[in-house]
Amino acid sequence: MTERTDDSPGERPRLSRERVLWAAVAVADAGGIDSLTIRSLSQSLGTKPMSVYYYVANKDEILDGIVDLVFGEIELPEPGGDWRTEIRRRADSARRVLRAHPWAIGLMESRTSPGPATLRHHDAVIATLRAASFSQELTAHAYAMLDSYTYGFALQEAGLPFEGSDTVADVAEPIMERFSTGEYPHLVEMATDYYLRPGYDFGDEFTWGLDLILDALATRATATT
Amino acid sequence: MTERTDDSPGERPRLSRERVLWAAVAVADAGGIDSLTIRSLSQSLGTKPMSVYYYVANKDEILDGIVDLVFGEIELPEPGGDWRTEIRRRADSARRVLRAHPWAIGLMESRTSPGPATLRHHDAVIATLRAASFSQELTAHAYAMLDSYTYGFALQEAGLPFEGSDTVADVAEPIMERFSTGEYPHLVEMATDYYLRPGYDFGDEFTWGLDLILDALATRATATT
DNA sequence: TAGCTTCTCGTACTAAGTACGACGACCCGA
DNA sequence: TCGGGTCGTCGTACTTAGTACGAGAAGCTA
Repeated sequence: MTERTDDSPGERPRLSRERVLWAAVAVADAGGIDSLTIRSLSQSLGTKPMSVYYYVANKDEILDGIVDLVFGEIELPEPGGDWRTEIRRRADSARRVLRAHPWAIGLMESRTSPGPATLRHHDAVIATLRAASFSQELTAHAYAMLDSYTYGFALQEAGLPFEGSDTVADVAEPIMERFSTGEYPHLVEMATDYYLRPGYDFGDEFTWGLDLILDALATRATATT
Repeated sequence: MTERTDDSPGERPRLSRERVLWAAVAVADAGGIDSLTIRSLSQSLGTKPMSVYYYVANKDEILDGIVDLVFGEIELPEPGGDWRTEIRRRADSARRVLRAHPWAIGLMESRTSPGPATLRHHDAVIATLRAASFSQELTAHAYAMLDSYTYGFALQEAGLPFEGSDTVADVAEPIMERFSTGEYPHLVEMATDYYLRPGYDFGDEFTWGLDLILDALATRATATT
């Protein structure tokens, strides 16, 4: 029986906190965090605005929730494995995930209460370093550093004015022209000579920096052990 | 003559784009970025909402503007000086500035068009590295890295759930109790043994990591020269 | 089947961004 | 001095967004 006068395509399997939050992620991915409104969210779910309030207390809770979902997508390192391999894997994964959900980076700043996925994540990284016999002190240093680098890199990538498919050159050329006024000479030089070269990919910088950090940490680690 | 029926204290010197933007910074500093509304802004200026629209096209322009003002507060390195000294000075300055205006970090992600202060800043850093005879390639690596680290660190600091005066311990204790459930054992261990020690200051981690990066860059630089 | 719980949503209020155009203040040349 | 601009300020009002409140449908249990 179950008469359903449903105008949205397909069925409407019943709401749940999970479904609400994942839908919110999808909306933010598609149109940016500003496009995520209670109304747009409910529409993407095929329901009405007030329905989502049965599952979340308010919009802030949604924001906290989706940040934690994103963190949950990052691969955890496995304590006990080779620490460089594990740490690099999780750093690469973090960057990939944050590039897929760039809005999450900006949210991290304002949301100060970490969710379970976030905590689990921290725990795994610490465990991996400690298992590799990093001292507590070195673990703290290393962790702060790796996270700073990773998030900061993602932040910069998110700030770049172009999307995946475009190359740097396509977008930068017209911008460069605007200030060929002679201000910023070094910036312009670097841009034309280096960043705008055919094969340049800013993303590659990530690996370079990560290697540098890992090398340096390895040195410190063996020095202490 | 100039009859003024002014109800706000003091005078009202006349608006200007500058005054509007600095007032916006002040409002955001005081109450967070969410508290910055056209209405709160105009009130802090002693005027009415629509008055600010004579100086800015819309709110987004305000956001772009204040991010650039914040960037303008960061000390520029001086090309020609000792590169380590200069780069460290600007990194320290950047962190200080971003700690004073934590809302700016989250905004960086969404605002993709850099303002003049931001561009001037980039130019100065590149100039400093190049003057120290870093190759273009190494300059690109170093810059991406230093910025990632600096912004990422600021991002993490901003995410910490306490303000300047409190110590980590004050705020962390009650949180820790919530999950003494045995999940996150390594995290809890690190927290109690290390982060919650009396003198611990997360900010000190910045120096440690920065030194590590600078050392490593110095090695790479001399290897190439 | 009565009554209770679970879930959905209609209505409506508040806050915020901002379009439009009125209006006073000042400014200039005649 | 006066008449017509231009500049700066703001009143009004419309739109979009978050969400309080409570009605009522849907399903569950005894």
